[in-house]
Order: sequence, then C-alpha cells, then structure tokens
Amino acid sequence: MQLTTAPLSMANVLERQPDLLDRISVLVDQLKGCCSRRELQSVFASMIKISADQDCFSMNQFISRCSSMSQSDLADSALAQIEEPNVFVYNAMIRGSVQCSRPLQALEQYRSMSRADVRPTSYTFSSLIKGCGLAKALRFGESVHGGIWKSGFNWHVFVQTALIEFYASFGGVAESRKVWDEIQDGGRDVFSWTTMISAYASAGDMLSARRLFDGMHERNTATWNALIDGYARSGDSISARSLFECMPVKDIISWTTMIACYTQEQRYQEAVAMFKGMIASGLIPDEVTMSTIISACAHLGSLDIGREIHYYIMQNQFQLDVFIGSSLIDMYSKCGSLERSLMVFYKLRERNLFCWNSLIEGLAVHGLAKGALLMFSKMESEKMNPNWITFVSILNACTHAGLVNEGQRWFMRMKEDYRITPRVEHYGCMVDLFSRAGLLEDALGLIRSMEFEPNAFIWGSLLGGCRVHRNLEIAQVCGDALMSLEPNNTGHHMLLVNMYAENNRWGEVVNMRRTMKGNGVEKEFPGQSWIEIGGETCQFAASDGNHAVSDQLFFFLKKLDAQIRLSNIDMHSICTNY
DNA sequence: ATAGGGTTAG
Repeated sequence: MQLTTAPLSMANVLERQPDLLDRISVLVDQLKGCCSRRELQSVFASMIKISADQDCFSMNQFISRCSSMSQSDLADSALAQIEEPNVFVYNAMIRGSVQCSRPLQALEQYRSMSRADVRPTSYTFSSLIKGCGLAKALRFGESVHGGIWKSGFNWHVFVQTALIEFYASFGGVAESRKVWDEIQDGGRDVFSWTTMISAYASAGDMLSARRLFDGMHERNTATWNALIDGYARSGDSISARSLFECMPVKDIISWTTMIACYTQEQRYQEAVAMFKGMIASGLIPDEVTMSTIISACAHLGSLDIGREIHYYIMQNQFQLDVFIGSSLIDMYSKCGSLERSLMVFYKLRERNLFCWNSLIEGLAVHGLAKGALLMFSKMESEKMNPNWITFVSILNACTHAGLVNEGQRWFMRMKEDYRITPRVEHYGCMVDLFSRAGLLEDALGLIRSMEFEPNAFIWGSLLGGCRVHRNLEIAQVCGDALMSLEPNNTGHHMLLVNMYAENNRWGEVVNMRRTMKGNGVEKEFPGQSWIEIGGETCQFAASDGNHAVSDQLFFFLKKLDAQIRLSNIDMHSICTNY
C-alpha cells in the first residue's frame, strides 16, 4: 500500500501557508546562529513541519551550514529528503563535500546531478575541480575540463582559478600557466594571480613566482604569504624572512608560515622566537600555529617551553584536534614525559595515523617495546592502516629491547602482509638490530643484499656494533665506507682509531690520524650536548668537570634515571589496561 | 549564495 502522499508543490504550500516566506526567513536566520549539531537538527525539524524541506532555497542554506560545521551526514540526509533538488542544492552539496574533505562524494554527487539532467553552473565546476584535485583524480578532472569547454564556463575566472590549482597539484605548472594565459584582459583578479604564484611556488620555480609577484598592481596579504611560503619550502629562509619583514600587514598565516619555515630548517630557537614575536604583536594564534610551534618544541626537547605552550593551549581553549594532538604526543615523549604523552592520546576525540605513529614512536624510543607492539595491535583493531613510518618505530622498538627474532618477523610481515616496500630507513633499523645483538655477519649480509646504496647511518650502526662486539675486521670495512661518505665526521673515525688502539695496532692509529689531519678534520670537544633548565639553555660536554652546571646536571640526570625506572613499570600497566 | 595563503608522525 502506498502511504506517501504526492509531493506538495511550493505553490500548493504557499496557498495553505501565506506567511511561509516569512517563516522560512526566520528559520534561515536561526540557521546562521546554529553552533551545534542539535541546533541544526532542531531547525531541520521545524523546516519539515512547515514543508520547507521541499524548498530548494531553504535546503541550500541548511546544507551549506551543515558543511561549514563538518556535519556532512546531516547534509546527506537533507539531500535524500528533497524530491527535486535544483542546481543550487547540488552546488551546495558538492562544495560541502569538498569542504568536509570527502571529494569522492563530490564526484558522485556531480554524477547524480547529471543523471537528473540538472545543468551545472560555474559554481558547480569550481567546486568539482577542487574536489578532483583533492581526490587525485587527474583523468576525471581532465574530462571535466573538456565539459567546461563545451559549456563555455572556461571563460569564468572562478573556474579558471580552480583549474590553475588543479593542474599545479599534479605538477603540471605548464598547464596551469596555459589556463592563466587564457584569462581575458581585466578578468585576472588578485585570487587568480595568487593562485598562479602558488602554482609556481609548489613547482619550485621561485623565479617565475617572483616575476609574477613583482608585476602585480594590487596585492593582498594572501599574495605575500603565498610567496613567503614558496621561499620557505624551497629552503630559502633569507628571502622568506626579508619579504616577511617588509610586507605591509602581517596576519597569523604570515607568522605561522615563518614559524614553519624555521622548523623545517631545524632552527627551532628561531621558530620559538617567531612565536613569541607573534604573541607580542597582539595576534591570537590558531590551531595551525599551535601545532607548528609544538613541533618545534618537540625537537628542542624543552619540557619547560613545551608545558608553557600546552598551558597556553588549555587556557585559550583550542580544539584538541589531530594536528595539535599528534604534535603534543610527540612533544611530550621527546621531552621525556610519556605519561603526559599518553594522557593527550587518551583525551583525543579523533585519532589519525599521525597520532598513532607519534605514540608508538614515543613508546619505542623509551624502550617500551611491548607497549609499542600492543598499541600497534590496538591501532589495527581500530582499522587504522600502518604506513612505513609506523614500521620504522616498530623495528626501533624491537632494537631497543633486543628482540632480534621479533624484529625480523616484523620486517617480513611489513613486506608480505602489509605490502610496504622497505626503505633505507627500515634497512637501517635492521642493521642496527643485528649489530647491537652482535650478529655482525648478518648485518653485513643485509647491507650487501640491499638494492640501493647504504648511507652513513647504516655503516655507522654496524661500526657501533663492531666496537661493542670487538670485530676489527668488519669495522675496517665500515670505516672505509664512512671515510668516503662522511670524510668530515670525526665521531666515526675516532671510534675506529680507538679500536685500533685497543688492539695495539699503533701503525694504523698513526695513519688514520695523519689522514684526518690531512682532511682538515680535528677532534672537537667530545660529546657536546645541551639541556634546558629553568628556561635557560646550558651547553655541556662529556667529562666536563669544570662546568658550572655539571653538578646540577649530574644530580638532575640521577633523578631522571630513577624516575624513568619507576615509570617504566607504570607504563606497562597503563598500556595493558588500555 | 562560491574562490586564494599557513598545520602533525620519520
């Protein structure tokens, strides 16, 4: 039996509800003030009550609001409800899916739009092309470009701008430039200029990017930021900085770009200085800024600065998203506080691969191999697929715990079960694993079996193993390789010299010292490092007895050691109880 | 009623 009534046409509804348009505008206003899923659902219920769920204007507004609040499933159910969605509804859906990082869904919606014979507009194509870029759908995007030509929207600057970005994301700047050249005179606005500059920057062609930038008559902050980011990514922090200094108005993106620039160049102190400068200038950082600066703190290993930043995050009510979450997990474990690292992990509402990898790496470097492996299996049971970085940590965990067989098994499983081709990093882990366990022949055999050239890390691992397990023969092989790979690395050479000395091979000792002198390599202050106490950075070195802080440091290390020993026990129970 | 610029794990 058919229970549903025939669809009410808007004309019918208007007849029965003369004040419908007023009611709709009230609901649309309410929609703009919605801050939660519940509020959205309640407005939707009201819309159904007055039959506005068949009004495309209302539904367009509703869908757009849902998408901007990342509630794409509500948008989906709204679309399903509409008997005859018009082009505005489809446009809102496609744009929303792209906004919510569901590009494949956008392509699907475009297909059903075509099936329903709804003709696309320039709005449709600009969103759809963006979706093709996100979905890495080059062929589909190209065919859409064909359709764009046929329908004449290739003269629309919004569509052209989307196409410039689309081709650039596949490395085809030449194609991007072709589209840009086609933009009619007077049609080029600051958006398309900026997009073309970004296209050149992402291709590493900073000369062309700069030429465009210099030829612009009207620039805005985004244009400056795009160029700064281009220099930053190409490793030219000098140009990035000088542009940053002379730009007329700096916003949070300008500052964040500079912080990321210094972080990438491993100049973490300067990154922190930039962050402080940003705060001092009165700007309020957002989640993106915070995850960048946390990463810089992680590499600094400074728990004091790190906790200061975390306190700042909690005080200013930043969302604990996957970016901030994974960088905090990493920061705490690198700064020595696995407890805090785990606490952040448990607090996260959503966890992506970065979060899991940060945690597993943290457990691995703290020597908690069982914890790392346990978390790996938890990760799998939550249907999160590991990648090659996960396996670097897993193999490292095995190495630190001396689990040779376990490590070999995981190396095999990685290749066979997970179809991950081993990288030089994985071989490095395995060589390290064998070397530390004294299986020096196996390590050498593995190096010889590799299809690519072993790097200095790999030879260095084996050399370290040779030193511990007293194998001068293989040590010499490593030494030769390292001499040509890193002739200026004193550490490696001194290790070999010491081994010769231990074996009373004084002739070789003299020879090596002579070669090192000839290379201009002098032995530096041994075992230099630095630590931060009370916000101050103290440099120190091995056997640095005269240093003002050495007593304090020694005491601190003793305390730290005791704490680590104690917390190791807790860690295992925390992991097992997860 | 659209669109451009910055983010995390090794």
